[in-house]
Amino acid sequence: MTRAPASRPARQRLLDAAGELFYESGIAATGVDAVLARAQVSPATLYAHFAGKDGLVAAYLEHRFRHWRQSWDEVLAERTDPVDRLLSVFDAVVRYREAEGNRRGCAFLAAATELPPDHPGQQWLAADSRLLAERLSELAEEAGVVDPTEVADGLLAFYDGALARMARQAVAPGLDTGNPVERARQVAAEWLTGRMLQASPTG
Amino acid sequence: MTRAPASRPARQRLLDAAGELFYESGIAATGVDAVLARAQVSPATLYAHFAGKDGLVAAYLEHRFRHWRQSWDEVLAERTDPVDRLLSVFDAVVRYREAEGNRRGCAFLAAATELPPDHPGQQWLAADSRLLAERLSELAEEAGVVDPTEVADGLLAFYDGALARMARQAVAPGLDTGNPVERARQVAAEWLTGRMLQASPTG
DNA sequence: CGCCTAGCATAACGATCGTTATGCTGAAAC
DNA sequence: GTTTCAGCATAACGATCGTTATGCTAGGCG
Repeated sequence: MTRAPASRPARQRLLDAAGELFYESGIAATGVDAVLARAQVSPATLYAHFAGKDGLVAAYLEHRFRHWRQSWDEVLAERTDPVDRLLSVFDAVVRYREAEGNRRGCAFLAAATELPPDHPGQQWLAADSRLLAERLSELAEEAGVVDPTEVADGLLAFYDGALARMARQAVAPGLDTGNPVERARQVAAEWLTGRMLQASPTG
Repeated sequence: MTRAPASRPARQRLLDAAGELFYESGIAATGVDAVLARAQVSPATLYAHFAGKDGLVAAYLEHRFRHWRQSWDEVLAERTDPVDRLLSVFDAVVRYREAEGNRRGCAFLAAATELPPDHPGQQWLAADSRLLAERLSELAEEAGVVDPTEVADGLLAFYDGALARMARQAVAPGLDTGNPVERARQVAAEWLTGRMLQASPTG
């Protein structure tokens, strides 16, 4: 019956094409025709595998979320120092952006401004936000800081800031030099050590 | 000849409608028809005043940029303490968002992900980036920090982070409570004082 | 008054959007 | 060898996009 279909190539080509075009040119600005042309696939095939463009967008975001979480997992597995583990989110971004060829900013941030509130892909944006908030809080707790929530909140601010600046950087090169993520990691490290020094002497 | 036209209302209504719809629903997702319907204006009138939709988008971004810069100017005029002046960018965002009814994140950040590189509105995104970078550097220099560029860079990271988190917040309420901008101001203040304490004893 | 020009609405344009109905092709089942 | 069915391409659909051609209406000037 439901034998393993030989349709892997078509579906995979579709996802690859969507991944590149949606990320590079934006979701709304990328027409279905462009995806079909790049994947060399017919319209009927797309609608046989996905629930229209919205379904393809959701699949694109899901793939991106899983890949991103996996990158973070890998980096986290290599770190033992509590502070390094807290800052691993920045290293994971660098690794993730090296794995995929990412020139623009955060895909989830971009999708958050493009997608309507009831879009099926919104669940993956929420999943990304939840992953960041929960994992950073856990790591802050492991690190033994006095107020894990506030520390996680601060790190999240640095993280979002770095990703947002990447989106800006694509427009105006300006005075920005180097990688915003790496600079954010450095500033975050300063802030973090300052916060921990404040707390530990009293313990 | 070019007598002052009585067309103020039509053009103004157009700008108002565009401002609300572009900001609320996104630029690409907002059709010209929706703007025309809200402004109660005919298509011909739009194309008589603006160079198509792109021209209207550019005018929308220009208005937003000027209003934002004015808000910052006003806040800056009230501050005398160098640190307060450095942190005024956060207060200006709060004031700006109170003046206009802003529920979503930064309009420039959203436009940066939506607009193609050759769009006529890009100049205002670049103007915003330039204003932030230059003014923060100047204020950092006035404050007498050892490395104005790095301080401006760090504050810009906090600023972009706060705005990006507003965009996220609209999607996933998550653990976020309160205003991201106000929290970013507080964390930025901590970081800034820590940095200034590091430097001043050596002077 | 009669003309003329500016400013606007009505209506329609071609292009492109996302989507689907129809028909071909090729391998497994008997 | 014939049947059958899944997978795919060709072609076209209605809807909506941004844009423009046409016509009406009000006010300045002869």
